[in-house]
Amino acid sequence: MHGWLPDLYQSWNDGKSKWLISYQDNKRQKPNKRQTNSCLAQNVRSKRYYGSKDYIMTALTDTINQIVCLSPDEKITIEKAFVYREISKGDLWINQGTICSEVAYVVGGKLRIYHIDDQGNEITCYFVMPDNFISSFSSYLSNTPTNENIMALDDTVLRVISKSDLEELSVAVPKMHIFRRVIAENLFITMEKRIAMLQSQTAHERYERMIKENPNIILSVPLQYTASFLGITPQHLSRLRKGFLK
Amino acid sequence: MHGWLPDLYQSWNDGKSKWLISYQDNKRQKPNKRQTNSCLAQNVRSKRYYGSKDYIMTALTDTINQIVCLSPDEKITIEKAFVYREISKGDLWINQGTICSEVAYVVGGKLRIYHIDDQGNEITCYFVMPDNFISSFSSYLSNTPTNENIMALDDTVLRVISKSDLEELSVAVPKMHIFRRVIAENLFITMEKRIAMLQSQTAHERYERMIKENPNIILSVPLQYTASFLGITPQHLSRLRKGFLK
DNA sequence: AATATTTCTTAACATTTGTTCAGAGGGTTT
DNA sequence: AAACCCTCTGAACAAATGTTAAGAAATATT
Repeated sequence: MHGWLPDLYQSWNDGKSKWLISYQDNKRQKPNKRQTNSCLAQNVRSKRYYGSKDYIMTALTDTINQIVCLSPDEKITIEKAFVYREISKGDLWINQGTICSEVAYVVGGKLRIYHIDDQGNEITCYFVMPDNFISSFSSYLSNTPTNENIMALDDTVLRVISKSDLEELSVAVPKMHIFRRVIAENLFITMEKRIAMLQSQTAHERYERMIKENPNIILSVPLQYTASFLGITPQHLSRLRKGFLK
Repeated sequence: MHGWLPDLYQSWNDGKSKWLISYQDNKRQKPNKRQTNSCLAQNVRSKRYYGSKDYIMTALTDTINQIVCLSPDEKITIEKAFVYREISKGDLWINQGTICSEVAYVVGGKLRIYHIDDQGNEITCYFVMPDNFISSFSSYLSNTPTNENIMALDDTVLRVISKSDLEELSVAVPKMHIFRRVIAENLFITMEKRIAMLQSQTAHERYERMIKENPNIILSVPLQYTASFLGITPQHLSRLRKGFLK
């Protein structure tokens, strides 16, 4: 069971941080049959949490430090450049139609990038979990209005930096150029994987692939969002989850 | 009819270049019913052509010049750095399993990027038309073996540069950094569009979208390759093309 | 706790898409 | 011309997926 804990829980439970649980928590302890998987996720989802300040102010540079080694001074400079921001569950960080000129590091929480298609359906493009960077990148890169919305699926803590501040920071800490390149490369590879996944034959295969590669997402995100991410209807995903097809 | 001419034809028929047609050409002049669309494509496809040297040696810098203004000296430096290479129709430029350390500009011709899936099917990832850049980018960026093959769909003329030479060139002509960034951004936006397309509901919609956005590709590429690009079987694409579903 | 709201499940049926197989059309080779 | 090969088309059937609608379960609100 514990191998299935979502990223979120792991990153907030590592001793450097703490959970402050504000309302209903360990209530539904008897797992119904059909909830063997999702009750945990839903418990996690309904928690309110705030990390210790200590953790929040080092998570970003800890992550960067894994790719390019930073001096203590550089760490301070970087941490100063990124601004702390909270997004409440259900709120939007980015609205479609606006130009996205910021990038953020997800300290804790969880976000969903989606757009509205021709028929008015919300189509989920990505889920972004803690310790990753988020933006509406094509808007950010090309300075054009985005067609994406970015919504917090949980109460979320970000460290945000504007495009111009990032340029300044990259002058002050040239290593940031390397780091930015690596981020872009990883993003690129993620997108390639996503395309291959969408092209792979059946919805069932896509679902199983996602279970294998992103169990944390499947477990902690409402089914309806995962469904559009996989390009199918919620009903069909429910069918697959039940194991109707084998 | 002429509005439907593929890019390829247009770019090679602009007065700066010429076609040298080596074998069967204007034979099949009576278009059969089912070939209203594809006979033109097949004519184009079966041609052998070699552009004038003049065109080949300026196309690359003409394209770059549209994004960052180049001095005559810079143009010469750039043209020298890229190597001329021909790929015969059906031959591979990049093989899966190798590390791709080159980028190329497509002067003329047409290429197809594909990989082999678990069941052994060839899955088309992209088509690359003249005046665009091509590489197995994730391999190029991360120095890991690619799982992609890149095949010439026509006799193709490339201008190729290695990773290290591109770095040198970018030192000699710093404007290349800007150009490279723009290329990466465009690639990124292309991928985003592709993901949105694959997520959009029915194969029929995807097909119509492709007709609207890439008529040149639909018209000039064998059906079987387009089918896997759209994520469907050739039989089904044939059905859609016939207009069976409306 | 009680109620309202949202999300998820289930099932029957409709539609889309895949499979299989046969054959047509065109190009190539002899 | 004949034989061959390859790609595309067509049709019948099977499997996957969407649609609709109802009810169950979970969550939010009071």
